[in-house]
Amino acid sequence: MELSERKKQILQVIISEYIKSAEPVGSRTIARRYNLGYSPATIRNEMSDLEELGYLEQPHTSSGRVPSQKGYRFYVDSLMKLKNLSGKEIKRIQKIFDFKMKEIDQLIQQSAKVLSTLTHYTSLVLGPQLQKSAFENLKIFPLDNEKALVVIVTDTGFVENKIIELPQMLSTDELFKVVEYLNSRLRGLTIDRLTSGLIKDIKMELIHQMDFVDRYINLLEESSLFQRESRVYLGGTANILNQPEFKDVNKIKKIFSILEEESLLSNLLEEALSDSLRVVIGEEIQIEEFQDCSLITATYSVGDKAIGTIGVMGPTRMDYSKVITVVGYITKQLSSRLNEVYKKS
Amino acid sequence: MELSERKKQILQVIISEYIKSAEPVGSRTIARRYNLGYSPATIRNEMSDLEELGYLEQPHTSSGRVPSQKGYRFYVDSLMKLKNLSGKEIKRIQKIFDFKMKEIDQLIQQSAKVLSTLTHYTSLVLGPQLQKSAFENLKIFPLDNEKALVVIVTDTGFVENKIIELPQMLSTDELFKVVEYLNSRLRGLTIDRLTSGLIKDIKMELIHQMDFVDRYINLLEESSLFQRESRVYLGGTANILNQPEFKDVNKIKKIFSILEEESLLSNLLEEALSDSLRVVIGEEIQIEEFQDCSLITATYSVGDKAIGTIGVMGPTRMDYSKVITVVGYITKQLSSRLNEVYKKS
DNA sequence: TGTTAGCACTCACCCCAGGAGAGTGCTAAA
DNA sequence: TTTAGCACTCTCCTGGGGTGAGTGCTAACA
Repeated sequence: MELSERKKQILQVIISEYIKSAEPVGSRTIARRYNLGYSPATIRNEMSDLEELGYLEQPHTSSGRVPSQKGYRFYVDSLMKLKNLSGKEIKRIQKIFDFKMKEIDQLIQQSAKVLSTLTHYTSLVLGPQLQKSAFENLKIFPLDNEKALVVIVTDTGFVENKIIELPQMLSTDELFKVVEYLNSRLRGLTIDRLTSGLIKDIKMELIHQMDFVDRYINLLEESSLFQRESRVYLGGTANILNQPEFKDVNKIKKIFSILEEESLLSNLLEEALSDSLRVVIGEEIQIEEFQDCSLITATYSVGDKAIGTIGVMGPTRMDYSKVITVVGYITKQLSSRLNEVYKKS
Repeated sequence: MELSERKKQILQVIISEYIKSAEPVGSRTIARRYNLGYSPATIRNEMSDLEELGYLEQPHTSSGRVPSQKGYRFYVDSLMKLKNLSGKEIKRIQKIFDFKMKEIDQLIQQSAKVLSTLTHYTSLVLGPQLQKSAFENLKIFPLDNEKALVVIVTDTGFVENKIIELPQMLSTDELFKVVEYLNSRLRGLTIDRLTSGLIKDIKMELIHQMDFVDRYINLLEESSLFQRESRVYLGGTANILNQPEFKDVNKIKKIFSILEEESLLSNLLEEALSDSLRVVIGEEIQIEEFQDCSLITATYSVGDKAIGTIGVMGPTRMDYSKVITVVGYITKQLSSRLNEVYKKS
């Protein structure tokens, strides 16, 4: 059933008001504060209908109404108007990208920080995922007799490197043969397909084909070069404490204990890689402790591959339109910057 | 003035009790719970003396006593008995060091985690500081026409690396000449003496001595290889919320906002590098927001150089003896492990 | 028929008073 | 010097009354 224009209008006003005040909103407040031209009584009737339809909830009889999850969903999907960024905000974001020689990790960490200060919520940023990139080139540089530097270049232009222990008995010549072989064998594979099974296979092939290679070739397996767990950067975790819905220490405790579980967060953000913008409201997040929270995520990419996620977590009562604009703008900037630096094909 | 044995005994009991209960402790409680052989009235008199001497405080007349900062200090320096670790705890710590091929960053991150779960407080760990290490060797490996990998080896055996943009006009031969020169010039210097001034000097020398070098040699300056800000790893930040003294959201907010300032924390931990064990109580920490907190730190080292700090932050009412034992044990383990891997001189 | 005014009712919140409990300081006796 | 007794203090808890915001319902109005 389609909502009448007036119901939509009232619902929108209620949700905006609640987002601002965090207090249940009553009919009188709306009639007074917004000049809609209806009396409190009329609004009361409409609110009653909206509650029946599941868009609003009443904490207890004789208190104002609060948006339900369904209400927020409808608001986000149909009612909300996106805000524009102020010049100040735009400048603030641009500043991240001002310096030329920044490392990508720093870029991302700063994005997280700015994101949280602009929105006043907590930001979560997933660093670039190499998993979906394709292997392009592997090099080994011996440092001394015991150590060597392994460098991997992906088709998205990322360079990953790691120090490994070198088996003593390999000569430089032999080492380069191994590298050459590995290159020919791996090129073009996406990194998440480099399972330990595949690496074991390759190891066997190596041992058969080159008689100087023995069981010590654990080079790639042991060095967890490919499995570098993707870091999650947090910003503004303290902002949670400003939200009136989290003035209860127990609620805070729950949320913080989840925020400490990096693997859980990175899963959450990895899932979000599939949509360029995603808004997950309340119980739609599958984590029990986050029932009172919403998560807005957007992806940044190199070429047309989404390789990382930027997100903002706040109470379900969060300022969706503001956050969506900010998150969208930052990801766009970040993507275009990454495309400048990497992927010059 | 030296305290009488009985005063010491009573002070110790009061502090232990307060550490456990977080409630002001009264004379009756002590007489009942500990069989010291004195009546409440006697204890009351002694408590009154101890208050006069500044070791105890009274939140208000007619409530029990609470240790003052001076009281804690005396307790830590003279009264406290160190606890032994249980077998379970030792196992838990050993487990960090079980796997052979772990990266040092992972080792340290895990230490932070275990530290916080064993103590139930918040742990702060400062990653290895290259600043005090001496420069030993620099290498540059060209990756392609635009990028090269710079690798620096320190005398403590650490290897740091970074990707830089290469000035186009340099041939491989010329590049190696530059590297050779840099090596001869830098060897033996500790890294914190590589100021931007010195680097500028070297750049000038290079330009004069090798005519193919021009102003594009910003290699080392731009790549902030040496200034990599030292990461601070946190563990168990949510543990703060379990402490009854921090049930007030405003206090929590203050503490968390400080914990977000990585640079401030790393300063704090860098200072602590000078003592192998340090206990900073309450206002002795120079940060206003941490007045109700204490910080216990210990350093880990390679050779005899302290290169990093491990710390635990909790309320001033924290279980000092427990924390000191745990922190001490972990740093010892970490140091010996690092000495195995690095510094094979 | 939709809208509005009026009214009784509900519920959270604040404030206050009074009682219980834990602890103290002081005095006097052992 | 230690201890028992006692009056006193202060926090914390509890319950009651008042206030204010808000609702639902009914009846009147356009």
